[in-house]
Amino acid sequence: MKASRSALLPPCATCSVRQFGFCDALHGAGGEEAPIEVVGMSYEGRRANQILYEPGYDGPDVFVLCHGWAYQFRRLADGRRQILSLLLPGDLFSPRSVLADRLGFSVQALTEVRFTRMDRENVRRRVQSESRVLEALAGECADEMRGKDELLLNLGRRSAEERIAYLILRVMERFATRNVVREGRFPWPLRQQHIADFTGLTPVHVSRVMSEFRKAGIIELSKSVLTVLDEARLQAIGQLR
Amino acid sequence: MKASRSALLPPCATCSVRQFGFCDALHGAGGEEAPIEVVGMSYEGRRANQILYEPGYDGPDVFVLCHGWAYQFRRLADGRRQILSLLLPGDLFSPRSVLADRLGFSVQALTEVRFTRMDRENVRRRVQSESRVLEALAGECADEMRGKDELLLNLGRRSAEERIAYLILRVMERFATRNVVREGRFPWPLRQQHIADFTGLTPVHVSRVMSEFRKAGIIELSKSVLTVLDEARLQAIGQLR
DNA sequence: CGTTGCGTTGAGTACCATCAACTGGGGTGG
DNA sequence: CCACCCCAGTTGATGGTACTCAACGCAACG
Repeated sequence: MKASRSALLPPCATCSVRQFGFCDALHGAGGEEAPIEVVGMSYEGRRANQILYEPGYDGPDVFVLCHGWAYQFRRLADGRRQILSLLLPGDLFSPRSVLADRLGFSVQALTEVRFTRMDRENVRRRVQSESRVLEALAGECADEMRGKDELLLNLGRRSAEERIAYLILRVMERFATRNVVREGRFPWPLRQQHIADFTGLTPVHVSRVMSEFRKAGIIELSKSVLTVLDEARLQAIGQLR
Repeated sequence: MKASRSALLPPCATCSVRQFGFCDALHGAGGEEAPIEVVGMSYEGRRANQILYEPGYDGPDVFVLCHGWAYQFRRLADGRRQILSLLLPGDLFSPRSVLADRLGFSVQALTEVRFTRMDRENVRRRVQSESRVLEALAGECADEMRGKDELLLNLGRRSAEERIAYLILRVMERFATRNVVREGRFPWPLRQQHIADFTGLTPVHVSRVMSEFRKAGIIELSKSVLTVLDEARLQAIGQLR
């Protein structure tokens, strides 16, 4: 059960998310053969709830999540916590990590995870030398920013029900692009504490709203699998009101 | 009083913010003389409250605010509005505009403003050819992201008083880096509606909190000039509690 | 079989929203 | 010059959403 901490090479050759986002650009570039092998990577695993990155970290590397879920978060001195973004396989911890030495937030594993380290300087060189890699990084940046803009709107101007509906829809959407969502069913590893930290609510209130949704026949949740029974209704709640 | 709409060349030569951020990189680059003149710029003005950019816009240009204040915002279908970021002279409407064709938000003038358009393709070429420009753009991206992360924490996990104190401190800080803040006094063009849209509150509640601050001798506000009388207290409120 | 973590439920409360009336300054027109 | 309006802000009354505190159920696990 204990995840490996030894420095292995990542199994990019057989990776199921390699065709997405930034990884795709790094691998697919025309010039050299297997260009990503050059950059001194390592591959590690961590168990659920472990901290993967802290603001104090100033190592020379950037990270890509390969397997599992994680999230960016910030904490106030008194412990209140806000999740800034969910990370799924194929995501950089942040595209910012390529550009800047330090991130301003922490990253924590939601499930058991595996991730790859790459040398930042190597990646930066490729960003400058290959326009395709620059494009990909730019796209990642734009996506992260757009996601945070939406989350700002969510937190600032929406009710509890709207926020939670939004989160459910967002997660479902991200799964739909990478995995397959069958009949509204998809994995749901989020505890109510996570939902609370994402939506700016308390776990108790999250419980009440989720119960409402369940009683209204909108969702069903069992063993970390969520079923959206009435997507139209959820969208009506999540996009406006 | 009516701002000019004709296409003039920007007065970068005499601009007071030219030495900051992205403008600095564009101008100061080693190679060519006056490199920024190449890129087919124009210079325009708008009056307060005018919309400067809408999500539907898909022109071939990027914008830099040269004078005055503006803000990024998003709106829900029912009119609720969230300000995402304040823009001060020298800021790109968003660094994202260099990377992506469209922004996901609107930009509105807070005061009377003047701004410069530049051709996106030209700017992108310079980003790829001059590492200094790439660095500058990366820095702008990182700053915008960090600002939004903080705002997320603010909206999700802080009380009304904390949010407003945070806003005041942020504005003061940004002024301190560009202008001079004398004895805690600096320009304050924000209406309470703007403060509300920034903090996710209602104007009525903003009024109450600001009144509290005033009665407690923390701030003073007169004729669009804010005086922070007790910065220590404001920081104690704005950073934790 | 006790423990631990997570979720649920109830009761009471605080914070902030809503609605509404009112104030005061600045601009405009008569 | 004054009457008027409009906008921004203030203040009071009331109510609802979401928080806090607390008890309890339940499943997983050692």
